[in-house]
Amino acid sequence: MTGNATLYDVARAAGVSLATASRSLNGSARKVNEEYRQRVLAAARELGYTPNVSAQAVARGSSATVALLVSDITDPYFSAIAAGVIRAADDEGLNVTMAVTERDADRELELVRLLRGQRPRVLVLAGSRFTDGTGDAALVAELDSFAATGGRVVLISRHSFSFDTVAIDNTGGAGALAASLAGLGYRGFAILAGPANLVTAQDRAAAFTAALPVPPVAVVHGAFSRDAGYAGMLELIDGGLDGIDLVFAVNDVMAIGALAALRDRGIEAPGRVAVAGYDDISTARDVSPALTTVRVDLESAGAAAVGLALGSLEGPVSIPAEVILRASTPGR
Amino acid sequence: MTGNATLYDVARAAGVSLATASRSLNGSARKVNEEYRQRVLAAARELGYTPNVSAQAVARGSSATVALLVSDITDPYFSAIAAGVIRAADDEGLNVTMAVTERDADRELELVRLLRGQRPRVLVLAGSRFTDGTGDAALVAELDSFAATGGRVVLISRHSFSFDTVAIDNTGGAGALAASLAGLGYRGFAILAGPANLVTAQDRAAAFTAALPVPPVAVVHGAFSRDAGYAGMLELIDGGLDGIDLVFAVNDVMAIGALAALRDRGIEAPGRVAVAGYDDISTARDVSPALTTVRVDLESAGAAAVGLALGSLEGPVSIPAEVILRASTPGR
DNA sequence: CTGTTAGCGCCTTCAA
DNA sequence: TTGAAGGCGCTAACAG
Repeated sequence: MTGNATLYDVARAAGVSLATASRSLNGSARKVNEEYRQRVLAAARELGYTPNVSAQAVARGSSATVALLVSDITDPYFSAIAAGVIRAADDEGLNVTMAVTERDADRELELVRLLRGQRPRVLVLAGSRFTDGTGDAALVAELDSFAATGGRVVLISRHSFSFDTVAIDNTGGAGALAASLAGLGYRGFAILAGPANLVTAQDRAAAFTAALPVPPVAVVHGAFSRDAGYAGMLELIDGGLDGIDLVFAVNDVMAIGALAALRDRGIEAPGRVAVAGYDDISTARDVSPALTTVRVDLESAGAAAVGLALGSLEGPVSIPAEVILRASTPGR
Repeated sequence: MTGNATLYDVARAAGVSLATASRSLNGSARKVNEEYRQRVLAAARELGYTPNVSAQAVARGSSATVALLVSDITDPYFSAIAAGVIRAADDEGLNVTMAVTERDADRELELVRLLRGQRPRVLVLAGSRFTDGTGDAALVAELDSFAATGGRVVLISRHSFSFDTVAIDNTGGAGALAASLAGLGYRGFAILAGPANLVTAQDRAAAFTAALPVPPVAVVHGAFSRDAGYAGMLELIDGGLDGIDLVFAVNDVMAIGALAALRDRGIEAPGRVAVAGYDDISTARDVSPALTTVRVDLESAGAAAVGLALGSLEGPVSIPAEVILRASTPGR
């Protein structure tokens, strides 16, 4: 009742050996006399026994956990991925341990090291790589070493030769979006392109640009955040908005920031400028005007990551993108 | 390089004993010859040594982990709390493992059991209790037993005699909000009250009601979600909206759903009905009209939880609430 | 099918 | 200060 009961306690209470207790409680191959088994289960319940997973991990050499690294858990993009990872892990009886990189490559590397200390069964890295490959070599070395010891690593939205990957369709979606918008009659495009060194951001901006009938009028860089979207939009507004009739933000949170900036400055959206984003986070439909965007099922991306790691899914996995036209881009 | 280096490997490489290696790498009391210490550190770096935290946990009897239980990580309310917990834990060198209850009491109990298996140093439960006390006894027993073995448990937004608690000011905030709105001239109040069996939801609804100059015209229950807010608002609309000039949703996601319902039905907000929420999630200011709400610093609530658990903070902690008036309640 | 017995990797007295 | 050795709780051969 008070102290944590150990397997040994359970075994003794049930009048069986440690091994038998282990086998009836946690063992994989079930070859235990049913009567013993029941006695053990009863004793375990009686004593409030909880297997010490650390001890199990030590004995087995690997723990029933999946380690998840995200850039920022308050970002709906990552919380959706996390939800998928947690759900899928849970279905497989795995625990999830999580850390936040804050989009800092050094910190990311350090956290991977830390997380490795848990000897997790799988390590999922969500979040785009930097274009300049900052710290890439060290990270890859760390991941390689982890994989070499039997760990599975899965990257979400990050290309790699050596690891399983859940690709998010950035180029296809951005291209399709550009085509749709052009079809709607827009001709003056500005892009809130996000961080110049973030692969995802650049892929989206580049693909969007490539699919445009005319070159964009303006491209402004900044962080991947709501506030950066706000600031970027302000910059465009202060630039006069000349020839701009549509602003594409490379993700929804930036787009939502842009809408806020327009509202604060009293500029009509979509009347004066239309706005589009990417990801289809849940609030995209709840802002006003409702946001045109590209839907990506992030939650299933997270789930797919653990599926890949556990072999219940065959790679490579690519999460499709679908253009969602809403009120923020009515066409002209 | 390939296999995971163990402490023993490091010790051998450095030409010292296991104990010395342990002391220079992870030991608390620092009483190691500086030269040895350096040799050990060098060897560790050389070999890419990562301490096996499971083994440490087994040896020490507790792991450097805080286990966090939330209802739904995609809900901004909980992701903010999670962010605070993760940040604070990280500052203390603790890992965070997380699980999602989906607001199911049985599942919650099961997850607490599972998490206990990790022998975490602290266990944080975020999310309101049910008013009917479903499964309360079993949960408390489980928590008591955990505490008895030296674990720290902290509850966020949940009352308890025996455990540390981070209180969220639901009654004060809701009362203040009601007073503000009454002062603005509103007189016809409807409440989207959320789940009838969730303490937080009921506290807010009750305190709001109590501080009103007149009884509410309508109270509709439902889930704690955006969609339930939408559905609830629809219900009010279909009821004719008679005498209603303000709708208070007990949390922001519901309020945002309500706003969406109004928009979809072509009813002007705040012209015809004003709307207010609770929590001040980040999108509250980005919807249109911007949402009047009650700000609660959820991230610091999460951080406070680990502070309490680690004793770096004295309890009881109460997170204050502050009324934030925005465009959704202009006054009449 | 059951029990005995090594470990797993690490921490921590206990002598030296 | 250092090293040897026992033990943490559990699993997995290995014999019976």
